[in-house]
Amino acid sequence: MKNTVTIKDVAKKAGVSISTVSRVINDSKPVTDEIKQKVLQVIEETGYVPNPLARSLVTKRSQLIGVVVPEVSDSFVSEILNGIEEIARMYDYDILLSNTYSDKEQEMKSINLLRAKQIEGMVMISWNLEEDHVDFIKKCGIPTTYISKTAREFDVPTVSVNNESATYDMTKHLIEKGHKKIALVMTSPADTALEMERLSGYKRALLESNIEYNESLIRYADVDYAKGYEAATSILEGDIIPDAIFVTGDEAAVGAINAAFDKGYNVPDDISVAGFNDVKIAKVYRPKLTTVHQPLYDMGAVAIRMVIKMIKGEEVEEKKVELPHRIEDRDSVKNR
Amino acid sequence: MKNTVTIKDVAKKAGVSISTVSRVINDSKPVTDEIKQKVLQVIEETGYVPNPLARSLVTKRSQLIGVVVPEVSDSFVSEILNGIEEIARMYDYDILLSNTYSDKEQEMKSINLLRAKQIEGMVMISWNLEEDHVDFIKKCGIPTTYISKTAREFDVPTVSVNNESATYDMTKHLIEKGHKKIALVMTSPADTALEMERLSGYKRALLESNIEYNESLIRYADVDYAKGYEAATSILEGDIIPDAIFVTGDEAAVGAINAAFDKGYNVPDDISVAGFNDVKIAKVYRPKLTTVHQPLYDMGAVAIRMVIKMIKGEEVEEKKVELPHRIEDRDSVKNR
DNA sequence: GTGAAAGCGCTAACAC
DNA sequence: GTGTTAGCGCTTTCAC
Repeated sequence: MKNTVTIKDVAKKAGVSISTVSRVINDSKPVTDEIKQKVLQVIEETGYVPNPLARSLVTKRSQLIGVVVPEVSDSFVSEILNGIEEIARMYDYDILLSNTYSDKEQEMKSINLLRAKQIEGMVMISWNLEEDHVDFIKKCGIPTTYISKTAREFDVPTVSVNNESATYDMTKHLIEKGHKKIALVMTSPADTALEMERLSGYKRALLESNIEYNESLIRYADVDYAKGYEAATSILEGDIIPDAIFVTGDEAAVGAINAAFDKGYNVPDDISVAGFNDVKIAKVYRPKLTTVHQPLYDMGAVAIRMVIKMIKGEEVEEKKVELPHRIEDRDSVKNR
Repeated sequence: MKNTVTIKDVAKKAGVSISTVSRVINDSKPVTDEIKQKVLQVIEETGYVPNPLARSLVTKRSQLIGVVVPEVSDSFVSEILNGIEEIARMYDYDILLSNTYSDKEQEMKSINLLRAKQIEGMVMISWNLEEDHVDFIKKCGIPTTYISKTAREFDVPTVSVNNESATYDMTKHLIEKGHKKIALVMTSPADTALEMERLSGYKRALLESNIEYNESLIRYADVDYAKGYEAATSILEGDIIPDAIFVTGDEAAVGAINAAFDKGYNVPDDISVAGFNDVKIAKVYRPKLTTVHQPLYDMGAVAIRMVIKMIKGEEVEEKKVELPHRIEDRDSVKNR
């Protein structure tokens, strides 16, 4: 460590006590203006920067927030991360990042590691949050906001869009565009609250338009490209060929588009495909993906704000924050 | 902070001095096995975790490494980040992340902020590294490895692929596939060492096959999709319509593919398009992108290893590390 | 309004 | 092999 100039050096050089210097840099107690200026000047001259380690040790505040993610290179994650990082920095917090590769044991390890590092709060992004995680985090007493497909099941602060109505909206959109046989590919396991919400939105839209619900048009896959490809292939090998496939994830939706192509169907001419999330690839892929836009950056921003609020001991009135979504109508869905 | 159990508590409960506890947890000096077991047991019981803040304060080692990036949500960056994160964790280092959005002032700020946080080392990822950055970082005395398109110009540790030969290889590959009019879209400014290297590789391949170099087939763009689209459009509006466009970035290459489509050319039937980097979209886009594969994860891993080496005071023998690249032959380039 | 002194949790001489 | 002690750089009573 290069930065060898300490509060002592400043005090000595300014001819005051270290307490006075401390008061100046923290603005914690009144200091005579003259002395204040002198100290400030010495700080300027020496390039003194307070050592946050020492400060944290006594104040018990590390100014560190842990962020646990499945994988930074997932664009859903990294776009949220942008929001987290920027707002955290605004509030003088730094981010300690931990990849888990969606491995539960690694998630537990990450939490523990971050806790050891004295983080004051945490944002937990996980595809499959389980009760164990939540219990453990609660026991640790770390103020945490969750962004997880399954977090809504637990009594913890979360931020998300309203999945029921988002799915409803897109299904409705598809119906309005003249689709009648709409396949639904979910990107998480069947038994989670999230998928129940989404399924419910889907069914509600169908019901409203008197379209019969057909279970053979439903698949449970995963978020990635390959799983979307698989699921769509399986649907296209079934008895009923849909006129639209709604995949609740963009990368998986791109997989579905490719699966359709490979089965000899043109998207959107033969079959429409819709996605969910509106990550970067949705805007770039051809055909450009019609999808449910989620405000990813804002979700990160809101999540970190909630954490900071909790750290400060303020009560967060609304624990389940729902941000607005919208249908982003692009080229992968066609009027029929 | 919940974790109220300190080394003192452990010492008292185990009936030993705090130094003994310290010795046990750090394995720094021999301790009688019996006592050691006792201490370990108490640690287990109490769930004691050493406070790294306090430790860092005395050892002067923060176990923190700063990573400055243009933007986490860029897939080139985030794939490198995966490597950095995983290896850092292996060596018990944590990552302090800072987004700069490629803004020079913000880059300086980030460096300063990280320095204040007592980082021991740094990985600097920047599209346009300038002398100012390098000088400043050197002056701070923070061991740093650079991953930057322009870092090779400076006398600092860098990790990259051999851009001259990578560009040569791809150009050669294109020629072997029967292409004669190969446009080149660069993804950084003309005056950087990187682009000179790439251009040289391109020219070398051309020369070897007695193909005349034609400046009107060269463009300088930027890494993003839109800039690739623009550059390709401009080429296709020129006098000479190429049979291949080689774009030194995948996202920009995808932009070029779309530009070709929009101009009525089919890729790869009418025009081939090749990329550079092999990020996720290259594997997923249709046509799948023929591109130069860079070992992104490994680049991150090597970079962080170099930093850790420097922190430990070991001399890094090779300052300019070059990792192997390869041509990933997919579907956007066709035999002619 | 200012300084002296205690102490945050820990490591590392230094004695024994 | 073990305990005592002096700090690391800072904030925060507590006197003055």
